[in-house]
Amino acid sequence: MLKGGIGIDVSKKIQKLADKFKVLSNPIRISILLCLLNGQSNVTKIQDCLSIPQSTVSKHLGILKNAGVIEGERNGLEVIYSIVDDGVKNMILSLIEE
Amino acid sequence: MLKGGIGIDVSKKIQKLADKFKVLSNPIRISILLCLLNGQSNVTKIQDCLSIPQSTVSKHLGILKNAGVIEGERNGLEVIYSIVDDGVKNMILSLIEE
DNA sequence: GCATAATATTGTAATATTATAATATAAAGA
DNA sequence: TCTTTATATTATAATATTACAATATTATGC
Repeated sequence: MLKGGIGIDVSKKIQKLADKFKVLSNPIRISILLCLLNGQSNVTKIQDCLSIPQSTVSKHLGILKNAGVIEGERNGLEVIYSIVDDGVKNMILSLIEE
Repeated sequence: MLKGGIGIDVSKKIQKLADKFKVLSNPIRISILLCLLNGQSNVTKIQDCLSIPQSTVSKHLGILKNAGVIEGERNGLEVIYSIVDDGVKNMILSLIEE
């Protein structure tokens, strides 16, 4: 794939870009980011916001975290998540307004 | 999904946003868009640019077209494609620079 | 009509993503 | 240590996406 005209480092960059879009290509993950737009939140609050099973929320939080979009900090029993990728934050913000 | 705190029209909007990201979440499709950033191009040129089978290129062109990102105009034997979604165009442009 | 070139569609096997129940872990207090 | 609460991981079945060969379509010139 992309063997020809496009060099190896360019195609790596393209793959990274595609991966970033893939992380955002799921409505639950977008909803989670919308929950976090106004600030940080723990998992239970995010769950209440979305009304879906806990394991599903946790799975998607993991995907977002793994992609470097959000970060979680444990505070006793709860883990508080917040958006750390400003590029993604701004993209979601500007697109949701349209 | 999203039964609770988030209303029906909001969740439709979120789904649309996710769909838009999904279209962009593939390296071949991003490469095609990069080929088209500088202007319009026919399918053969895009193929040469990417060195992948014709049917694969055509498939992805169809997905991009179906999503309203590009449009194709037939000119005799060839079909000339160009980006018509300026939002996507600008997004790709700004992200590829990073 | 026939041949050829450019593009699109179809069929299919391989792979990836998804949702969620069940289970595991981590932290705190009694 | 036992219980409870909050969160994460695992297992799995359903569904979606992917690449691409084979085939079909569309347009042009003879």
